[in-house]
Amino acid sequence: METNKRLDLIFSALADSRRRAMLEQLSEGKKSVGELAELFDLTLGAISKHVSLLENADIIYKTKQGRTVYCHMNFDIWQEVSAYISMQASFWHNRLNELEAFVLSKKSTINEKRKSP
Amino acid sequence: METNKRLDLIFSALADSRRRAMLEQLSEGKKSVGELAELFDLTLGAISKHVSLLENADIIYKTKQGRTVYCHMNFDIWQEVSAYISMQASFWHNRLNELEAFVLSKKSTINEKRKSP
DNA sequence: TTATTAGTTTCCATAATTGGAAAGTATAGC
DNA sequence: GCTATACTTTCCAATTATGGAAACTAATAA
Repeated sequence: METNKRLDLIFSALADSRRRAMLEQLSEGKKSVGELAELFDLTLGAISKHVSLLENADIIYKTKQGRTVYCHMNFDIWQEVSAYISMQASFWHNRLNELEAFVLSKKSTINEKRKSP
Repeated sequence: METNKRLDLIFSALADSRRRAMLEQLSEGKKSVGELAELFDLTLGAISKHVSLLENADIIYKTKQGRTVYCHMNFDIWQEVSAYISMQASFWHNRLNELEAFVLSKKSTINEKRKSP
């Protein structure tokens, strides 16, 4: 698919705080459509549509186990979004230094998490 | 304003390829509303609405010189978006290494640009 | 002052999003 | 087979987004 169309889908999928909240849930591990419906006080039908939208934007993917459908984060997608942001970023002053610092600080946080539990 | 609401505005503003193209234009320097209207084959009214939407999301700001309204990129906004992406990113494997490499490679490209012209 | 130019805003029509209700599909269990 | 479960899809209503046309505001020019 064309990059612009893909970015349209990704950004409009991210433009809803409920969907972003779903992604935060999925970042911590797979969840079934039904589990998401319980967490977000919406009918199964409504959740199913949000999930399809996220799947369509390639932000998540589904697997099926029996009649249960699990939603998984597609971690690769952030690379695409990051690439767009970084591309935009390439035009400014020295903001990338700040982004770099942020990334490095995050990385050390993660490494600490990896050691401790 | 609340972060979630801000992110809603930012992402939905970015969810339109024409608006992203406008931002690419503005990344290279300020442009008047009229100049944007010529570039994007839309009426001045329509462009004015897109511009207001981007301004509302704090992605751009306007300055006035006589009756001409110039649109400027608000570079700070990318930091906010990057923060969100990086936050999400903090959950994955070692994707940050890739992002870091990307940022570093971009930085060297920019430095080269700065030296040469 | 009057006319022109640069934008903004309002009005209107059309299209896309969103959500519930209910019908439809597929799997599990009896 | 029949029934229950876990979704998905369709239908419909309500809301929101988008764009042109035209009215409106503000600044420049004659």
